Amino acid sequence: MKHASKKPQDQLIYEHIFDAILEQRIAPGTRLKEESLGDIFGVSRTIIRRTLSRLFHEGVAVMLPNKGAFVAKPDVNAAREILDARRLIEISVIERVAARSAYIQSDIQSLYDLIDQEHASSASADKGMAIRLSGEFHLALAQLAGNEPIAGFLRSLVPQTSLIIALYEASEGSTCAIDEHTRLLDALLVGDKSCAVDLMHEHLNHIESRLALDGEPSTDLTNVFSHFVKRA
Amino acid sequence: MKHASKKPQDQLIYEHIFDAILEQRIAPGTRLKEESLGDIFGVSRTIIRRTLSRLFHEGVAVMLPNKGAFVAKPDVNAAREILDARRLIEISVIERVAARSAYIQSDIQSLYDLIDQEHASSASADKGMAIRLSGEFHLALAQLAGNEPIAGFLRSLVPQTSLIIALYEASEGSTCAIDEHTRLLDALLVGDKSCAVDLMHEHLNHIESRLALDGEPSTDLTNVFSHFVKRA
DNA sequence: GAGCTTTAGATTGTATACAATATTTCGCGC
DNA sequence: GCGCGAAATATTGTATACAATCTAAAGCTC
Repeated sequence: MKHASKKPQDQLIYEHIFDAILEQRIAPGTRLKEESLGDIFGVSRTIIRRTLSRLFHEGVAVMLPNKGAFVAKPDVNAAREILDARRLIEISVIERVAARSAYIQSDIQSLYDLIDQEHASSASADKGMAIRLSGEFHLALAQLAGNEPIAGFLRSLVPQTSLIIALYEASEGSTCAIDEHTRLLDALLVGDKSCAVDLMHEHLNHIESRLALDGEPSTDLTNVFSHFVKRA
Repeated sequence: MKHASKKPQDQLIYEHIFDAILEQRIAPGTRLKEESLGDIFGVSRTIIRRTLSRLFHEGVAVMLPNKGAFVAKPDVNAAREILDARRLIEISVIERVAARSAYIQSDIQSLYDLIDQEHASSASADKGMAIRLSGEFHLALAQLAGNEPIAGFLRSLVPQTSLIIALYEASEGSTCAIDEHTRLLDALLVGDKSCAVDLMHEHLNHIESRLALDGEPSTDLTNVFSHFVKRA
């Protein structure tokens, strides 16, 4: 009974690295050397390579040819775009869930469990777990919207948000106000669409307002003057 | 001067396969054997494997463990979700482009060139090229919206739409009414947001109306009764 | 000692060999 | 001839060897 299952070998490795990034135990920009990771997890570079490729396609890592893989380090502009994308996706998610509310009461109910776990991790000051659970709440909501491509897209946006918070967090507030999640669910349960949408808007604005996205002078002039330059 | 550039070797292979799928020269469900492809392109399975992995992450291919890779074959439900996702993304794209219209007049202008090419390929009855160019038009629009994650998402949605059309096309209309593209640009150029949004809605509805998405009895009962079952 | 060149080491890129699994083919009994 | 089972083949999964490239250190010139 040494190895319970054989297949999820690289799935496991993926999750380990992914979680380390999501929980901010590994800083943005960190280099991910293939052989080191291979030694750590006891597999060949082949497996690590596939894992890094996956992280790259999800936008969590960047790969520079002949240079290697690094944990992504989105600049201010990219950060804004990611948060903007989340607004678009998550507002739509909320609208869809609210519309289907009557048919998925029990599904919505079960999300309160996630919130309970959030409270628990918050109480135990396990910040990594708190970040993870907050993300899972948003993801679970997206599942209920019943559109897999959109849920998949958000699945890449959430960990990228985690990187952004790690990079630009200014005020050390609670990672993701848990009571906002609660109120969101309350509104969803009674199918109050406009209220739920407002709450989600507010919620995402809170996340962004806690960031220092205006500090950096942004060394890239192209971004600064993006409104005036013609595209290449 | 035998090989002008060395790097884009696998990028080239990727594009060849991708294009074959996009232009519907390779049917959904087709098996993609690693060694065969390696022989065709004169590279080892290593490269092919990376390419297939990329196609998989973009939703254009599926990979079954120990079974191999296949061109994706979305069922009716998946097809609806993909088209739904496109509606959400592209309406938002149009709104953003319309809002920035005054600052990107020349960018919008340059899209008329793409439409000209569409007319050309339509005249020469090159259906593959017509499909490609139609997709590129939508993608170019997304670029102008100035949100890279969203543009990237659409980059995976467009070829998936191509698969859907290949699978469910009923009435053999023009692939993507070119004049609708023209009217869209006209509205965008003068910054008429609501008109542009309406046109995009209409445009996407036309695409879906040309499909036979109700024919199949859908062997999967879970999908049929998805409103009433509790999630696992 | 600063700056450049060169050389040694480290790291990624690709191909290939071998193992594990799946698929097909063949043979047998009925 | 048909169904079932077993060998043979084909295909994917993983590790490793070697080549190409980058990085860092040593040595040389001034």
